Amino acid sequence: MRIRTRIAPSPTGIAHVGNMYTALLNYAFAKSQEGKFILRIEDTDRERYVPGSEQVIFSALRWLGIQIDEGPEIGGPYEPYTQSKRLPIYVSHAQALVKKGKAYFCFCSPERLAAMRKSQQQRGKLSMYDGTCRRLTAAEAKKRAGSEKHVVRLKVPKTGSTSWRDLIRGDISFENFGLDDQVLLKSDGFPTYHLAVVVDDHRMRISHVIRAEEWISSTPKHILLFRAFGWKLPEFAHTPLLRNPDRSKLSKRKNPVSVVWYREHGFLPQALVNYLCLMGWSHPEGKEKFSLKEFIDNFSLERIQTTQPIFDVEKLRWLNGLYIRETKDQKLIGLLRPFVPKGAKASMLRRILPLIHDRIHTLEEFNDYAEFFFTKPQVDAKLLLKQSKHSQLETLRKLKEFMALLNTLQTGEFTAFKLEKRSRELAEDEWTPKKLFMTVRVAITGSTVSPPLFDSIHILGKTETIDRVKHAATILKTSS
RNA sequence: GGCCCCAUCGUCUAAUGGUUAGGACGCUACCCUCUCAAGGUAGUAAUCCGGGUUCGACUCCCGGUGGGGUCACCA
Repeated sequence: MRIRTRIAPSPTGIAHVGNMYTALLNYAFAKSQEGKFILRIEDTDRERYVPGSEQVIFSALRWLGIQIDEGPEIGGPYEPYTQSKRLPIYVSHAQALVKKGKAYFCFCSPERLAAMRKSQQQRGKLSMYDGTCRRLTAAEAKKRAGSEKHVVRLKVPKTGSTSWRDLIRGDISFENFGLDDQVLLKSDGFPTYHLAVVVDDHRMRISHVIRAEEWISSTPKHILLFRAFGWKLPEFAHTPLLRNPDRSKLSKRKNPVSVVWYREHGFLPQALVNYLCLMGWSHPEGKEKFSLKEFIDNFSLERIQTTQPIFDVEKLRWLNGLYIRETKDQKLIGLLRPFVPKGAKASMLRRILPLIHDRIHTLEEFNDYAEFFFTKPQVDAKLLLKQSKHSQLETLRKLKEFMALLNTLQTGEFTAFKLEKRSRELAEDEWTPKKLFMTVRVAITGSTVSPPLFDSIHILGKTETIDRVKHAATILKTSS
C-alpha cells in the first residue's frame, strides 16, 4: 500500500504549534515509509475564514523544514486541495447517500434545534437530534426539498457499536446509540467537516489519518460515513494533544501558540522542530538533540506515547541555546539581523558576536548583552558605588587612575590581553581586581552584567571608553 | 452530566513481569571565573489510591480517584 498522510488545517490566520506538531508527525511517518505528505485546506466555514491564512501555513511549514508533496499552489494528482473549490463533489456525494437511504433531508430550523437541545439538557437527557425529519417518507422529503431550506443528515444506526484499532491507542469502541445524526451538508450548500474530510481522504487516497486526540470522538462518525459510502477505511492514529501548563488544550489564551511568535522571539526552526519531536516521542538511544532527518530515520508510531505533554518553553530555550551555539558566526550574523539595532555594521557584529555567542538562548537575547556597544548606557551613581565598595571620592580617584592608564596605552597595546594585564597592576589591597573591574563595567556598560570586560573595551575603542568613564565620573561627581 | 481518552520526579520522558526505577530540562551546591553565560562535578525529586493475578507488578486485570477531550448547519 502506498503511504499517504495529510494535514488539514482550517484557515484561521495562524500557524498553530499544535497543527505543526501534527504536521511533523504526519510528515515523519510518510517519509519514514517512502510515502507522500499532503496539505489540504479545510475552509468550509465561511464565517471563520481569514484571508491570507494559506500563506501563513505555507511559510511556517517551509520555515520548519516540513515539505509537502501535494497541496494548494504546488498542485498534485488530486487537485484542487482547497475544499471550497470542491463543493460540487461534496454535494453530489451527499445526494448519493440520500438516494441510497443512508442519509436524509432535515428541515428543522436552527431555532427549533436550539430549543430542543435546551429542553433536553434541562431534563438531564442526552443532547441529540430527535429524529423528526428522519421519519419523513422519501417522497415527502424530496417534495419539500424543492422549496424549503434544508440540510442533509447521516442516518446513524441506533444499535450496535463502532470500533477501530487505533495505531497509537489500540482498540477503541463507541456504542452507536450515543452518536448523533450528524449534519453532512449545511443549508448553504457547504459540507461540514465530517463529510468533507471523509470524501477527501477517500478521493485523495489517504492511507493513514494521523491527528490529535481531540478527534477521537468524531472518528466513529467518520467510520460510519466511510461504510455508508462503501469505502475502505484508512488507518487511524490519534496523537497526544499538546497542553498548557494547567493541562488544558494548548491555547493562545494561555501560551504563545503561533509559530510566527517563536520565530519573532529568536527561536531557531531546528530547535522548535527538535523540541516538538520530544513531545510524546523519545529517541530510541535516549538522545535529546537530533535533526529532523534523524527523527524520520528513527520514527515509528509505536513509540508515540498516549499521555498529554505540556509544552514547556524552558526546555525549548535550552535546546535553542544548543542550536545557537553550534551555529557558525557567519551564519548567525545573518539570523541575528532582525534582532540587532538598525544600521549595525556587519564588521561590528562580527567582532561582538564571539563574546555573545555562548551566552544567549534566543536570538532576541543578543541585545540584552550587546546593546551598550551601540548606545551609550544610562549610568547610575548608586550602582557604581555599590560595586566599588568605596566612597564617592575614592571611586572617582580610581576611575581617573583607570583613564590615565588607558591614555598611556599605545594603539598597538590596546588589546584585551594587555588591558587586563595593566588593569590588574592597578589593584591595591582595598581595590581588588573584582571591585575595580565591576566599577569599570558599570561605568562603560551601565550594567553589572556584560560580556567579558576587556574584550568589550577593546571593541569599543580607546576614545569611546575614555569618554564613557569620564561621563560616569561626572555623574558620580554630581550625585549627592 | 453522557460518551471517550489518559495517569512514572515540578516538566519532557526511559524501563521483554525480575533495574539501587535511568536520562534530560529546571532548581540547589561546588569547581572554573572580572559580571553573566557556557562548560565540569555533585545533589534534589516520581511509579495516583485500593483490590486481584503472580514466587515476583511501573508493567497484566478490576474498581475508585484525578486530569483531559468531546457532545454545533466550527474545524
